[in-house]
Amino acid sequence: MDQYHELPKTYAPGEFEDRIYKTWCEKGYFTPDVNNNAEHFSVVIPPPNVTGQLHMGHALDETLQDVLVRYKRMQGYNTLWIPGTDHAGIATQIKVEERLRVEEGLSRYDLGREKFLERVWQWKDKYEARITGQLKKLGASCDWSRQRFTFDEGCSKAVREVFVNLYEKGLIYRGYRIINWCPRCLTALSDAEVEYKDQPGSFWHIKYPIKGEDGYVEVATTRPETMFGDTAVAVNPEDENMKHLIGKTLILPVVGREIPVIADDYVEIGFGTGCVKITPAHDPNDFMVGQRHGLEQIKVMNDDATMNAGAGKYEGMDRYACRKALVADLEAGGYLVKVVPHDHNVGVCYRCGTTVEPMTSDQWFVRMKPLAEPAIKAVESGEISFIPERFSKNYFNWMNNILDWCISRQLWWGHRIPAFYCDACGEMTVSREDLTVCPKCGAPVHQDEDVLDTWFSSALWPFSTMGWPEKTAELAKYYPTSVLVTGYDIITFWVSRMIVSGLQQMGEKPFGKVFIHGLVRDAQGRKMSKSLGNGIDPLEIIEKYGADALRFALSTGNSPGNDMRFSDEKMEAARNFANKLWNASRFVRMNLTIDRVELPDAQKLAAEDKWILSQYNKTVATVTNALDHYEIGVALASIYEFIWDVYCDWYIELTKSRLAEKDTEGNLTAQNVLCYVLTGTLKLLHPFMPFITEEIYQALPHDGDSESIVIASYPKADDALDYPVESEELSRVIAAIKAIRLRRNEMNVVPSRKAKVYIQTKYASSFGASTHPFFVRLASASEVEVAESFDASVVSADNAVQIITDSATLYLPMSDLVDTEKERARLSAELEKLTGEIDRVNKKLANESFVAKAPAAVVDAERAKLAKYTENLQGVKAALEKLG
RNA sequence: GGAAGCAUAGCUCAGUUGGGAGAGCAUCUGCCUUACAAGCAGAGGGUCAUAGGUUCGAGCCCUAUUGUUUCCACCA
Repeated sequence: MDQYHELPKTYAPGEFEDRIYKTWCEKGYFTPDVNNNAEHFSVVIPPPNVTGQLHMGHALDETLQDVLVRYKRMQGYNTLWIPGTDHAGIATQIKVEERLRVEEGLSRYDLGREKFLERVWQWKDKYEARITGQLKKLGASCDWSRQRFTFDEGCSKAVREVFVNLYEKGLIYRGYRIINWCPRCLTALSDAEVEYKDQPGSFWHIKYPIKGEDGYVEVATTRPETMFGDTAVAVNPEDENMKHLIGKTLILPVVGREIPVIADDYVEIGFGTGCVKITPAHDPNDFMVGQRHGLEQIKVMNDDATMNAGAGKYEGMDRYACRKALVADLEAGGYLVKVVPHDHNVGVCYRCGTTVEPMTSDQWFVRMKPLAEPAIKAVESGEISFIPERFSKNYFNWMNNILDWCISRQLWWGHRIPAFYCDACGEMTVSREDLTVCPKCGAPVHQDEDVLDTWFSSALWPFSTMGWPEKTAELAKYYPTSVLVTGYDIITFWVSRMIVSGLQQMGEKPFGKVFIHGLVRDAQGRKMSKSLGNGIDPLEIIEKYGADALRFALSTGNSPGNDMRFSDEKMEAARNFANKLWNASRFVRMNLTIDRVELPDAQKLAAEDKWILSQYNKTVATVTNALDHYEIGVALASIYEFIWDVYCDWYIELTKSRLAEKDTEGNLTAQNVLCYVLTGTLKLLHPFMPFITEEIYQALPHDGDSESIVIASYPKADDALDYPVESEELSRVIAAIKAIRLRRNEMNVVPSRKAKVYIQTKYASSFGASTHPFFVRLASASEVEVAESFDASVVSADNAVQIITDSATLYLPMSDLVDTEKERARLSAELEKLTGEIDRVNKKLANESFVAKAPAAVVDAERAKLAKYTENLQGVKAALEKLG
């Protein structure tokens, strides 16, 4: 045993986690050989943004991935987990700008594009390193030799290739469209980047006079300041009350401009005033109406949401200031009919929270409809499946209603759009290579100032990380990836777009399974957020409880797709479990004299050995089955129960008498079985708690097994380990022990007071003779001495406590504790309960349709229960008789 | 407006082909029993949101209702 280290008395994860991770990396366990022929299992990490550090949501995501990856690796798959980070265009740029403003009082324009980007790269280096460090702390078994970044050279090349590709196929176009504009970030946003928040607002009812008549029409608007951009008022052609207005001309109040009344069924009859002002340049619906009717688009705002010349005297005012001034003027002019309070949903920028202004502008778009079709089919056909399945509805909902994707952003941090403009001839060229001169006329060109939506590069992640567009060995071996693990919040942003680009560029799905998890919330169930200040730093938790405990807390007791709460109580429970395993292992280690572990032949095994092997085997089957179905929590719960409630509470206790023996075969057998089961259990647990399992594994004999648990083979269920007969016997003994404990507890017998127990049973083989080890164990576990044999003369009703179990009647002669009245009451209660049970089962079995239609196993189980209860009843009756 | 989730012990949550409800924490009782007091041995506590339905049998399947959360769309 000398070659294996001792386990320190206290579980101190901080002492070994870093050391172990370092060794794993040095040994290269996480770097697979691309030429290995084994079936592949590959995963790409959802790249965390380099905006900051990892939060609890990441910790959950990485833990789940690592569980799957380690499980598959141990099963012998050629396993690859590619790590990396996302440049996160708008989010990172905001962060860097913010720091620049606070620390140096500068804007990005003060620095200029090139200098500013240098700063962002510095930022990226810093936070990428921090994130990498956190992943390692967590134990993530990523292949660091293949780490990537969405904005690195290779990924940028892939982005460029895809852009040109789609452009050449007519799937990317440039157009003057209405988009969501963030006046704070000064960039376009895609539909997915706009969040809607309920805000109190008002409907302003305004009179628009009819030209050449005395009358007017009344329109209602939530944004009066857009009035300057009105180019029509629309009514529904079917609206009897309004159709007479069609074709008339109105005069815009304050402005004085003339606009027509048009007919369009976009206007809902009966809603509001029945007349809608149409502002094609500042409202998506109005934009479409405008297109149908060939209306002019008049932009009335600048990029920063101040009013432009189109707003006349209000030019230069902020949109809200203008609103106030305009409303006052309208009122003064008698145009304001009324103001009705109205809560409405306004779109805000998902990064800075500023109210988005719909505006027309020149942007790049991806034509999504044709691309979405195969992506929808891939999920419909089951080629790609969501776990849990219900999230595919989420996906279909988005994909079936997809609109063109605005991919240009007016930012600096990101992949520059590879379009080159020639001022001389007006030509635009989209090119894989950087151009300096126009291919047509030879004059100098300049590149589009805009960059691409950050999700454009994330969408390529499953293959850009493997070296695409080169034909690499990685792509051949590891694409498509096996499973994508991510939260439900980015199914539309990311998952759907990866499916689209995978199918489009690779001609093959990017992954077969999408494993969806929920959000990590705080102890009160609130979303963790910076503004609430309720975020919990995973590193602090690891510092306090250890990475294994954190991983345990995140993977236990929560089911796929559901949110979970995070609390200190959960962490303590997790740490306690680690501690329990540590101490049990320490106990086993202390008792070891053997150098190698071998499962003894069946005839050498004691009944409790066979029992624990059966229980272990059952656990292996449950765990592997659960993991194969992505039931992480179920798998872990069953390991937890086996370790604590079975191995520690019963098996270790049952071996103590043999361990106390010196150099006997029984002692050696116990050592071997203890060690065999413990090692196997460590392997089962390793994907969940990699550090502690490795540390203990290294302290136990593992000759002939792998040098590290990381590459040890995962246990397989094996019928040879099943001993149903002995399992049954043990359960009788356990039932007897529990019954004795219960009675003693009820009678307040202190543990130090031992008593003899006489056993009357027809299952002699289970309880055996007094020399049988069971007796010794029964005795030690329940603070009693077992009498050699049943002796009726010693045991009488008034001197012994009687305990009836399914398989035996036990007598504890403790005359001073026997209260005949109490005993009678207790036994009578038991009698009543049993009679009730028997009655119930009898009724059930008398039900013909139950016997006929229920499965045989269920019926048999009921019959077995009946037999048990009946037997029990006999015992209780006999006991009562003895009491007289 | 469309869709989905959740509703189970005091709290947080499991419960996977429908066969008499479980865990952790908390509470109560008794223990420093030589791996572990971050522990051990026990106990109490639930008409599984409500109302119907299917079935021999429903926490689980169907319908409706209530409460709650989320996603999508968005009516000026």
